[in-house]
Amino acid sequence: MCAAAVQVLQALSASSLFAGLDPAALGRLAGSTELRDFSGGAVICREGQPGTGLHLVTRGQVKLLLQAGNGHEKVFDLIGPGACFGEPSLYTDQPHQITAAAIVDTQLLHVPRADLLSTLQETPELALRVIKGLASRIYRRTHDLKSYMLMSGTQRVICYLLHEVPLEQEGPAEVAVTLPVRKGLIASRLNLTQEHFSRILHELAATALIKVEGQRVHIRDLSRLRAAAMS
Amino acid sequence: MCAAAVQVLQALSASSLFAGLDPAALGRLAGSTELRDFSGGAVICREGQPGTGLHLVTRGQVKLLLQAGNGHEKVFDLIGPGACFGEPSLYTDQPHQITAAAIVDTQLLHVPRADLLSTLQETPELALRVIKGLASRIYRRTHDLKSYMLMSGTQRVICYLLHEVPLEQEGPAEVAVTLPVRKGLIASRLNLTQEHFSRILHELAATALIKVEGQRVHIRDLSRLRAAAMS
DNA sequence: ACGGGTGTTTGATCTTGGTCAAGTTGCCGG
DNA sequence: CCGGCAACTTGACCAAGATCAAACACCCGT
Repeated sequence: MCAAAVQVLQALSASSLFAGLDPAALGRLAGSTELRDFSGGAVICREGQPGTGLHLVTRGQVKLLLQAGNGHEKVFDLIGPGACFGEPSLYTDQPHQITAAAIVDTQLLHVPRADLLSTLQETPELALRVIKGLASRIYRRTHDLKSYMLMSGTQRVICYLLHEVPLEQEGPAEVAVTLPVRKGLIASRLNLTQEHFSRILHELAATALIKVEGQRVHIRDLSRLRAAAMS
Repeated sequence: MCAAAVQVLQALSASSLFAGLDPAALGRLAGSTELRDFSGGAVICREGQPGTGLHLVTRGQVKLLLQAGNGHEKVFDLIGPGACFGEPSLYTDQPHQITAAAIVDTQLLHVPRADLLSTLQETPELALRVIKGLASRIYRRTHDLKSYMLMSGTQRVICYLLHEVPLEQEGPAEVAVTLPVRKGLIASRLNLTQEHFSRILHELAATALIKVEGQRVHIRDLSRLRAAAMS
């Protein structure tokens, strides 16, 4: 077995979707799965194209974009290692709704559609995991919808910062979070302009809730910030 | 077999999710499924509660609501006979994200969670259908997200009207659509206030694209309306 | 026909957030 | 050390849509 195949098998086993699956099924999938590399800025798939398979990020950062008739586009989601994207088009016969592009140099796994679907039918365990995965995707989208429908820009920013806090030390004291990508992309993800995002950050800093140092945001008081999300 | 049981079996078979499924599995599900009636305005399930089972609308109209900290709430989706809701909470361990309420007198089927999950594992065909159903739910949500993120109010209204046009006669001539629920609910569904929705309708009528007669909206020229959605 | 409640329209005004334009900052390659 | 470019910030202005208030229309039961 060549190095690449070993790498693929390892990568699959490391993902929450495939980890611990029946080795035979996993082996079959690994056989047709390929590693793909994209350099920063490269388009991975485009809105309107049919879905060729499952994409799973192993390294790097990917942005999912929605595009309007006029050139406008918005970052609809930002995803990092361990997450996958573009599955909906695998399970319905509709084309991709979104365009995906690498933000930085990125490596991903591509599991071809046909192999995935056939393994799915033979492996109830995998089917269940796919169902769970899709259901939590709906949770995520619904949460986004909720924040666009009834939260203000400031609330969305606070909510975003709170989600970025690492699970560990949520203690009383100061916490620091590092923004995973440049601010313009986060702004777009939150359905804000870069300018407005910048103003909100400064407004929060003005009330001493946070302190901004480039890509690093220090949260002065977690519980006070949580409270601020409510108003 | 009593009348109610026959009714349940018929209703399940009529739904796209369960139609034509293995009769043994279907019979087992039918055994634990119950019909539930709600009068207009009654709450069916509430945000934060655990999901007890699958809800499938057989008659009536249901609104799904998202609620903000302050009393504000928005109609997040409107669903009619044949559609189901609240599944995501069945497949993850998270509670409902949404509150559901009957708009008019409504009848629905309730398939208990445990029975559904066990049938799912024994019936690959059902698992596949659930996957397809969830995937198209994601399509729907993504479409909503897209319209909130990069379409104007007017565009959303036009888009909504076009979706309501019955599939038949999309011919060149005039088409009429009947709004399924009162305007305030549709406005909220489109993330607009009732007032703004009303104004948009009049603005469209002013340019002779549509004519409004109470719950009935006449589209003067389908292709011209489609074109108007682009600007 | 009448009264009342709900749903819809209209008008005046205000707020949030977007747009445009001009700086800053900061980083990288020569 | 110095361009030069990209990201970010700041300010002045604008516009879409929200809010508040009042009038209007419609349906339904007595």
